[in-house]
Amino acid sequence: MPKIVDHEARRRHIAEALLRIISRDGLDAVSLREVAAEAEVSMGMVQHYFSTKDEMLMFALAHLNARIGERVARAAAAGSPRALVRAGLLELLPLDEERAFEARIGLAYLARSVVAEDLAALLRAALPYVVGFYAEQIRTAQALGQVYAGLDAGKEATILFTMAQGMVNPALIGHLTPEQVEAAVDYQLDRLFPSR
Amino acid sequence: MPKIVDHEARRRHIAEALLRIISRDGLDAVSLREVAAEAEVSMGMVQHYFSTKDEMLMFALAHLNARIGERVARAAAAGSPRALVRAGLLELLPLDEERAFEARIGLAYLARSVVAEDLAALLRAALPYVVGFYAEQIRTAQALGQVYAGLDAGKEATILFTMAQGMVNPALIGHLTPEQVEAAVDYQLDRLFPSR
DNA sequence: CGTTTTACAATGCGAATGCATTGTAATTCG
DNA sequence: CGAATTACAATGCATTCGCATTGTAAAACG
Repeated sequence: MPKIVDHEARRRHIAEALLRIISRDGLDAVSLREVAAEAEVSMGMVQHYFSTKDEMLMFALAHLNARIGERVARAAAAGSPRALVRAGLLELLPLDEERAFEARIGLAYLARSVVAEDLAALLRAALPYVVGFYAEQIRTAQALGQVYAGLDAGKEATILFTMAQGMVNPALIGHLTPEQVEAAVDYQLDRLFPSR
Repeated sequence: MPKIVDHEARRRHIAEALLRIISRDGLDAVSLREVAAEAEVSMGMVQHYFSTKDEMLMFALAHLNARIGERVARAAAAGSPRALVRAGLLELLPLDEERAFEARIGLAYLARSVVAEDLAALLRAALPYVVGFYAEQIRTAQALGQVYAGLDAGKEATILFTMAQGMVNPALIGHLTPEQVEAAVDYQLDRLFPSR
């Protein structure tokens, strides 16, 4: 067998270049040649590690999700249910350059999921877990008396999540400042967790 | 001068074909040839009425906005501030085939606005009016004693709007049913307008 | 040492793209 | 009636695309 190469590392290297292109210029700007140039490798190498463009896009999405997942897990280390929910929501919002980088990519895939059934299936599978996490925290808070027991944890979770998702574009195009985004999140959270 | 032709009618005819393509197959599927085929006209005719593809995309967006605007205006005919806000929100959500058709297109343009500055500028200009409409209704309701005066109308409006926007994709891919979408909207509205 | 296998690099290719160009029929105006 | 203008239709063209093919160097293995 030939040269010693870390296969997965190469794939990640290429995937990161791909993500940079999506974040900077959108999904439309992705071509094998562009990816090769951005990754500073040959086009043949890109083809060597990904048999089709679609596979590459899927791998890059999984790679991104892993990255975000790690960050969320780290942010979710600290504290109360409210802090956990807040941290989880803010990780999805473009409040700094790192999160904006990811939010742009996420929105691109999100839009494509409307016409790409494989992406839609992925989302449908993942969403229950994401929203479920928020719902669970709210139920915990209800058990602790931090949230009024009469509230519908599932609906509250859905509202929080969709609100955050809906703020992504307005924040990215500059209609909402990071401060306004954070203030709106906290405003809704204050209502849910009246103790503060 | 030659043949009598309703210039604007032709442009609308082509734009509607364009919107159908976007809604069915996404923005990527739009090509001059596809549009011509969908509109059942020659490609030369498409070029005759739109000097560039970009101009066509912009015109189609304006056409769509006009359509939605009309529907919103019609829906906003009836009633209380709460009914107005509710109607305005529901018009943006894919609760039936007509609105789903439009929501798919809206999401496609929304995603592109992240990397297309002209679209972003359009959105930045339009958003204050849309969100402002909700805020205004909430302030009216506050004056009427239907909404607690201590609430921040601007933030409430932002939350309602972003929540609705954030539900578009989950609804389109089937994660949220139309019933769940409507229930979540009413749930948040119930909190805002406690009288019911 | 030679064979096999992996890791690329380079090039080729048909299809599709946006746009430009050219041609033509029809209608109005002087 | 002739000239000009408009409304198309048809085709050409350079570019870009994803992917296939081919070639080559290097390393492990018998």
